[in-house]
Amino acid sequence: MSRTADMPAQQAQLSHAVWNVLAEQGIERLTIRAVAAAAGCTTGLVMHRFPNRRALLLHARQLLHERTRERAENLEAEASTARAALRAVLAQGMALDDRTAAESVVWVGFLAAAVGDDELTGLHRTNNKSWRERITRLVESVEPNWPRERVTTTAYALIAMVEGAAAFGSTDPAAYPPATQQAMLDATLAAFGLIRPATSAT
Amino acid sequence: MSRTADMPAQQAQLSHAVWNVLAEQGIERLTIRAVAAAAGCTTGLVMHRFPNRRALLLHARQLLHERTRERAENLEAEASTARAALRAVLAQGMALDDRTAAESVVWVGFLAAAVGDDELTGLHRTNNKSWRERITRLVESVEPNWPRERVTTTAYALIAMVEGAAAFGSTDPAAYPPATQQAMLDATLAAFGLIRPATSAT
DNA sequence: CTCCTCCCATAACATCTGTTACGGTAACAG
DNA sequence: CTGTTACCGTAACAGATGTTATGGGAGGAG
Repeated sequence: MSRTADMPAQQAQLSHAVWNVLAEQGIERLTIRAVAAAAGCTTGLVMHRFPNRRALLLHARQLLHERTRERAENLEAEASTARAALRAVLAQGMALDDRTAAESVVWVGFLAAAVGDDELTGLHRTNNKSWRERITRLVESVEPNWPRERVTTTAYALIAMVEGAAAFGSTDPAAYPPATQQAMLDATLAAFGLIRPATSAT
Repeated sequence: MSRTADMPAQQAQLSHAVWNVLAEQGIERLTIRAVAAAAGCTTGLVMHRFPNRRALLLHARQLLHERTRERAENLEAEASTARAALRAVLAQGMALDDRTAAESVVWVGFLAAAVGDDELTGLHRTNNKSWRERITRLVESVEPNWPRERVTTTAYALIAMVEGAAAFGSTDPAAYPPATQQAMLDATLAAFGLIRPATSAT
């Protein structure tokens, strides 16, 4: 065997290129050639690492989920209280800086690409389910005495609010600057009684 | 002049075909030929009514906004109280039936298509602004004594929650059935003090 | 009835897209 | 140093896509 060729690493790099194209040019320009150009290679390498375009997209989608999950777990582990963990994990889902804004654009792109694609749709549902379970668990740890239904409904509402804020924030950063998004999150958490009225900072 | 050819009507019909393709096949299959097939005509008519593909998309996007605005205004006019108006207008933004679910898919599709397209992005921002103003006005009419910032932050949070719920509901109806979405809306409105705790019905 | 206008289907065209096939070349074995 | 292996760049190919050009035919004007 020759020494080059770190297949997983190259797959990750190509997936990263997929994100870049998706974030900067949109799903309509998401072509094999555009990905290769973004990765600084040729279509030959792309097709050598993935059997076809869909496999490339599926891998990139999966990797996006892994990254998000990893980051959420780190934030959760570092948080000092359950409330802080809930807020931090939700906040990382919004478009508060260039990276998370790009991730939101990519996420919306994959959501749009999932229409009519059973595999991508399935991936979305699986990932969303684990996301729901995480937030539900965090809400429950903040309010252990709430009835189950109140916990889940609150968690679902928080998830929807965050996702909507991320989509708006990434598409119209002037109307939804980071401070506004954080105010939305804090106001919602406060309304549900999950933090004390006035809060700020990241 | 010959008698056939109702240009605006045909444009509307073609825009409707754009929605259908976008909802059923996704943005990646949104081609002139697919639109023509969905409209039951040939590409000749499509290119005869619109100078190019982008103009077709822009018109379909605009028309979607008009429809939504019209429906919101009707609901608002028919509502007996400000609270009812707020809830009804927000509820029609969620994926509660086949039509609104399809609209949500279409909306996400346009959002994804707006990446890297200044004109579509501008349209989104304009439409979203008028949507923000509508919800802000409704919140203010429910709670006229709230300070301005509280009104806007609450309105923004509601908007984001509804949009997120619609996206989730249309992509994973099993996990977010209509009853769940309505529970999310009612719980959020109740949390913000905009309706009395327990409510149901459309 | 005859022409004439203009609506739109048909088909052609250049370009782009996913995918496949081929071949050069770099790295290791001996 | 030479042969071998497999990585991957190059290029070809079929099909799809946006767009343009051509022509048939249906309705009004005279």
